[in-house]
Amino acid sequence: MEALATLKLALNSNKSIVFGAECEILYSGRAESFLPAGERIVLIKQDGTILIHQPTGSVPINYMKEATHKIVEKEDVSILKSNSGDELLEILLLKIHFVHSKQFEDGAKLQLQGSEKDMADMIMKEPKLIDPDFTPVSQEEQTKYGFIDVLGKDKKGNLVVVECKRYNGDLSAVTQLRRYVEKMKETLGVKSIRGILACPKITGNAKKMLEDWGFEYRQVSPPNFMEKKDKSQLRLGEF
Amino acid sequence: MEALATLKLALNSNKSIVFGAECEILYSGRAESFLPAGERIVLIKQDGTILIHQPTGSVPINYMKEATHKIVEKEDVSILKSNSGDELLEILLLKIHFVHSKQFEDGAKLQLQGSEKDMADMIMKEPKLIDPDFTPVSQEEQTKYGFIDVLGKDKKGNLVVVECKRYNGDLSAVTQLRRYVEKMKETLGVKSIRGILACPKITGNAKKMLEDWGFEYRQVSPPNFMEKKDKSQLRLGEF
DNA sequence: GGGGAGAGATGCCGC
DNA sequence: GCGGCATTTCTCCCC
Repeated sequence: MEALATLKLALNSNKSIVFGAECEILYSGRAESFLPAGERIVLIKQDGTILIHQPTGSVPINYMKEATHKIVEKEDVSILKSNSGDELLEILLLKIHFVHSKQFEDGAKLQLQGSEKDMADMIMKEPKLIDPDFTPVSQEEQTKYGFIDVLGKDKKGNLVVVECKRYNGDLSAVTQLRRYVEKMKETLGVKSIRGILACPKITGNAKKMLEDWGFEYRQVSPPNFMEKKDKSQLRLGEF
Repeated sequence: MEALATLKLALNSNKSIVFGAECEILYSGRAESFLPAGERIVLIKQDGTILIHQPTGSVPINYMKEATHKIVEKEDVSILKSNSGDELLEILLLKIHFVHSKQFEDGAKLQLQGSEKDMADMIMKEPKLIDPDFTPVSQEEQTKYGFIDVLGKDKKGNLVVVECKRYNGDLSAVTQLRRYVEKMKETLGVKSIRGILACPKITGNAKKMLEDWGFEYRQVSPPNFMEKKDKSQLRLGEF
């Protein structure tokens, strides 16, 4: 079987491998799974990471990080066995449609804008987004209080805890804010600390819980320097 | 350029495509990103989903779900432009190393065991895992109280709320449990409701917060029927 | 379609 | 290593 020989050879090299195959897949590790026969794309990277993709959907149906791989042949079928720690993955190869391997060179890192951290940066520079009388004091306060996005105070001298969310504010965001405020109250022995949730939108239940606890909502969106441009005009190289 | 022609042809078919290319990538949508030149593997699936993988790591560096794609040629370079809703992705193709396309057939669904739901099922069948005097009443209670994994009562007639986590119990798990218990107390007008967090292990801070709130921890692991077997003996077809 | 929560989550950063 | 938390989270389920 030509394809199988190619695959074996590639597994003993330092190349990335991609192949198409009809296969059955078994996984045992943090959980256990079985995937009946079907045609999939398998990607094995240079660090041993293996990803199996079905022909639709964005998430791999099976995967393993930094594993070791070997082909085991029994009777008339071949099995690709992958191991990593206590986890194992077995791909029963029913038919290999193609195999391609190559050593890839890529040291580039993604430059991303619009994260929650960027929101906090923006608020530090433009405190009026939170309140006209808000003065930020510190960012990423990672002491015993937890990881507070932005900590500040208002004109009355009250401490203000700001939690940022880049998308929807939900119940979990409110309990997170509540945890920070309670912990600070307890640790500092202060009774009145304001809590503010800053996000582009918020669910109804989250808003209610926020208000029940005396916290506040501010509509703030993550910075997105191209958002006002016509995206059809976007060109590579403008970054 | 042979490879580019092959790619164009494949984009007009209903095939999955995988190709290797040196490229620069720009994304604008929910956030914005730029990835400088490097060699990557690009996967375009039959539903239009596109994934770009660097040669290491398990997560795609750029991606888009169910997008439409076209090749735009300007001067001496070609750009693969992908669109989905308000999002866009541009891949500047500096060099295409290989292209492979094929229509894949796969209707199989993953059969998975050991989820949080399986933990709840197990507790329903074996309540003594929680407490000798625990009697489960209902599962997945998704009414006004929230989505409670297992609801039951003890011999004294107290309501007991059980929250399961398949891995580590953390602060967020405790606040989730707290939210359910508080909501039930408020809705039912009952003062004493027990809250139990069931998970294989728990962080120190989570344990402390749990105890501060009068809740309890039970060490329970998700069911894993093969876990006691010697995994090296594992064979496909045993599922 | 929104809301809520799990995931074999993964990845990052800090201690 | 653990802990805490964001993620272009993604996915599923239920209302």
